Amino acid sequence: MTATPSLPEPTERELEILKVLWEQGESTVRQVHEALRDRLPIVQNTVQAFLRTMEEKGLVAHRAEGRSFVYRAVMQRDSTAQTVVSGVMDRVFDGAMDQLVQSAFSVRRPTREELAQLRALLDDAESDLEGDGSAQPGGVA
Amino acid sequence: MTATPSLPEPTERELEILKVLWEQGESTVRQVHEALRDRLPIVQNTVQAFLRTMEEKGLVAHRAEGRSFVYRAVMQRDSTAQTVVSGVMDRVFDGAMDQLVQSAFSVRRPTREELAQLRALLDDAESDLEGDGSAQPGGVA
DNA sequence: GGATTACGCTTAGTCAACTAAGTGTAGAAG
DNA sequence: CTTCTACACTTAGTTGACTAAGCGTAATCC
Repeated sequence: MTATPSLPEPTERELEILKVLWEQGESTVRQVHEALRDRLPIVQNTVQAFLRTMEEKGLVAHRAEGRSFVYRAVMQRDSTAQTVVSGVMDRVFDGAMDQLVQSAFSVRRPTREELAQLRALLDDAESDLEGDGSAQPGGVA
Repeated sequence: MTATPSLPEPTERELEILKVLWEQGESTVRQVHEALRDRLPIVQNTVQAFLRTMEEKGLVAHRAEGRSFVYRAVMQRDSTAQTVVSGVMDRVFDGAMDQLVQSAFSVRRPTREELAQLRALLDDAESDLEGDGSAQPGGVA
């Protein structure tokens, strides 16, 4: 049950910072900034301020290493994605998942590879249903 | 391709108001407020202010009827949903649609009906692909 | 030891979202 | 004609997202 603590949805900038932490793993403020400034015009102090408020929100945590703080994401990419998608599904589609997927499809036609991926997902979900009551999220990569 | 004018993503409140207009069709400020106050604590003036700024953004339009303004949504539900989903797909998943769908699935296991809906969507998308140049060997089904 | 540097922290500013109180006007009611 | 009422419009306040300048401290360099 992992007791998902239902962290807040990250804002756009927070998400950019989380992406860096997911890609690079634990990082100092400097390291986050170096990765970020390639995509965004932002100074290191701003990154530092974000990390501090993100820690208040529970999105990241840090440990001290020498004089520097080493930050890490608290939630993994998957969980964060779920939080955001869940929010959109509720706010826009009143919980209707098929409508969300349909919208995704009208935004951009899926490629052949994506289609294959999606078929696999559906097969997975279907066998879960056939498996009856006991839901087992044993998704295989 | 209808030349989508790419309106801004509506905020949460704006979305609530759009939902009312989609459900009820053209509505006066009063009518929108009456529908909205069941779900939200909000006064009519606030609704009116929203509709005005939404008109500035191009999200709604109005015509005068007597002393009242009758508002209507400019974009239909589908188009608005696309705008929002497209934004999430870019910001969170860097455009990877299958990852978005995967997230949706982990939020809540799809029902049998949703699965059927989704299969139909996939079949549709697949026949679209066969229409274009790149041919493809035996179906996955 | 004084200067430099590398940190984290504090303060503060702008902008957008959201909310509501108050103002002005014109038709309806008496 | 005066009062009431319904409406749109103006103003303004709070909050959060985002940004950066500036301060204090401690290690490091000459």
